[in-house]
Amino acid sequence: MSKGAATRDRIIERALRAASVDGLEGISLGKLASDVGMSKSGLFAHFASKEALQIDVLAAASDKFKEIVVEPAFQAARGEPRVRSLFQHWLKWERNESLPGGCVFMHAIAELDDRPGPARDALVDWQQQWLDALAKAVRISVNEGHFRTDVDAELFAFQQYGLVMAYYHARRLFNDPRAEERVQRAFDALVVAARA
Amino acid sequence: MSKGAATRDRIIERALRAASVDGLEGISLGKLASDVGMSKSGLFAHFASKEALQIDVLAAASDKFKEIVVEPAFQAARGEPRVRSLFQHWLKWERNESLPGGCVFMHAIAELDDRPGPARDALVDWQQQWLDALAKAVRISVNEGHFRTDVDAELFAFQQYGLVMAYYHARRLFNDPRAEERVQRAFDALVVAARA
DNA sequence: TGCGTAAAAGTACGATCGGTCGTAAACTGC
DNA sequence: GCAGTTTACGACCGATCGTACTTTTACGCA
Repeated sequence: MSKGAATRDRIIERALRAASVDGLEGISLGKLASDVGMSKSGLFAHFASKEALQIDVLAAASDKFKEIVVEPAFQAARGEPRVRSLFQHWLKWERNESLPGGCVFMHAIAELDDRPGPARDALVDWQQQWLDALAKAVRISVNEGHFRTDVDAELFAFQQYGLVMAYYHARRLFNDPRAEERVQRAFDALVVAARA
Repeated sequence: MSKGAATRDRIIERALRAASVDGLEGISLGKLASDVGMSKSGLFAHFASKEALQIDVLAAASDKFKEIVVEPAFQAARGEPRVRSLFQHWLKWERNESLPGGCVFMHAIAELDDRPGPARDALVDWQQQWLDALAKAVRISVNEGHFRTDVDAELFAFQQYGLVMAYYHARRLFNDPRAEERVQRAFDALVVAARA
């Protein structure tokens, strides 16, 4: 890897941490530059615009999500074990040490849902891919005979999405020590209700 | 109402709309002043600081939530009807015409969950009150004999919270036309599972 | 009608914002 | 080791940020 690419990666890594705390808009080029220990202009030379940097940060978050959540979870056996594994790995995501402010997608969704543009488009695309992967794992569970044939895979993914968000909020906003137990019980109820 | 108080209300109303789209940090005093048709300094004279304005905006949002969601929903009969009514009114909240960018609390939670201070404290307080109200309605349903005695009221509120958030996201981010149907089916499953 | 107060405007501040430019230093391939 | 390119820097741009202080305008009441 060239020196420039390495610096760029360092910048984006830092920017991802910042975005996890303060959101994509909360990234300031000046602050970011001093964080990584370089001049603002030197930093800015790596990006066409702040918006381009934000999109790169989202892409880096998406890569990290695949690495930390999707790929390990897919090691689990097809069917219900994989559905459960996807959920468990997803819960761990916002606790990742490189995301001190929690799930960066939560911030990004709140910021971008009303702001059309390439950043929003990319975000919607990645989130949709994830929802599709969740639904597909449910459909496999049906095909494997683990889940009933009348289980609505998209509805299951929708419910799962809600539980994870409620969990994130319970942890980060309320510091609720029972959040973990609650989300586990709620998800278990979902799985049990889907079983053949 | 004095002229000053009326102006203040106009400002906060506008600021609430802005916060619904761009978040509390996204409110700019200059932009807000030109929106309400007055000078920045004239506007600023009504508030001790921007943070104070943000807290006033959150308080106004809380008042509006009580007016639009809580009070109408509590007209429903005790027990399951009220639980259902709370949910239905909650769904309508982010569609309210005074919140063009959706639920202002969603934005505020993402922004404030890592930023200690009076604004965060007030937000946590209001959200906790709401969760408590939801749980209390469930407990009443148990006492009325509508729900089983082993129903966990806090867990029910947790699940309900998740469904509403999934619904908001499905609508605002994905523009999913099936969001309404899905959230209704998911909530119905929750209620049916809780029935005596 | 006039006076005192409340409300709004005016002006200015230091800081920071995203972004540009010319140039120097550092790296890379020959 | 030199040439050419990549990388980073410092200075600077106009705009806007939140906030302070002073002055003018508008209102309410006697």
